[in-house]
Amino acid sequence: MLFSIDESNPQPLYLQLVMQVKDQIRNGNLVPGDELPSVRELADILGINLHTIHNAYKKLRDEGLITLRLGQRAKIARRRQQPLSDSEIDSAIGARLHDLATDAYLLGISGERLREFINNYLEHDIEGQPK
Amino acid sequence: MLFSIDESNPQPLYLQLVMQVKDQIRNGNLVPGDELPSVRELADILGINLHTIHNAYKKLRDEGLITLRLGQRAKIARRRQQPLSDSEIDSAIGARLHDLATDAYLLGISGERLREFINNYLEHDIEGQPK
DNA sequence: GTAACTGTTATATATATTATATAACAGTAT
DNA sequence: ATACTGTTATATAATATATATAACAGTTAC
Repeated sequence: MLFSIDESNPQPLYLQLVMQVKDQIRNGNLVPGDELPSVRELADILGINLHTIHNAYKKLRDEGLITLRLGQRAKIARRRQQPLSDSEIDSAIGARLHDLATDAYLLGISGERLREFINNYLEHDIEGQPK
Repeated sequence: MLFSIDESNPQPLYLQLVMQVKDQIRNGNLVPGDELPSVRELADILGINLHTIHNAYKKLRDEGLITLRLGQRAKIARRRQQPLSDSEIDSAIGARLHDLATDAYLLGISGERLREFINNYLEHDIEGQPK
């Protein structure tokens, strides 16, 4: 079961697909060169519109994760791995991390508890991932 | 300058305000009992509509961060501090943390680098916050 | 070369969200 | 009473999301 959509999820359908492709790249289920289903094929499987699939594919292309060529299926792109500076990492995920920490604090989670939770989470969430 | 809006920010105006109130609660600039500007007053100051302010206040109320009473200004609510279980923390922020880690990985950030970045970030972002 | 498959573009329609505008209602404080 | 509160109601507009149908353009395989 490669892809699925959850109508009860308030997130837009195309973003659900984007995240599922990202997850499969991250866990190694999809590697560079692998082909994604055609937009029509996946639309039929999921019972949603072709353009919704296309919208997801365009977003993945804009993020550099897949390549799109007329007449060919979408393909997983080569992984980028130019090392990022601290400030580049900060501008990429700093705001999201800040918001996450703020919401956690307002839920009554102490800074130390949050750090423990995240460290434990990343240990299990990331350790097994491919390089 | 308590509040501001950034038209170039793609985030909805009312969510920008929500996050600014949250930040000010977190950094101690707003404490329980403090009053927020009236919806009309803040709308005038920021040059946006009264309903956009009200929309932000309603969201803050729904998250339990402020109290709203007819005829009175919005007030910062008492902080909740019933301790959360690990699974409650996970259902509150697990998905966001997972997505953040996935996006970081796809940017070429190794798991270990991400853990270092987050630990360093939280140390400076949280350490000075009130209890 | 033609047939069947690709992504892509164009139009149109529908719904929900965000933001604005104007007005009125209802509770509070002086 | 007056002037301030939050709140509700209506209306309009722009944008994002999703659908539907059709056509266009490039690739692959026979």
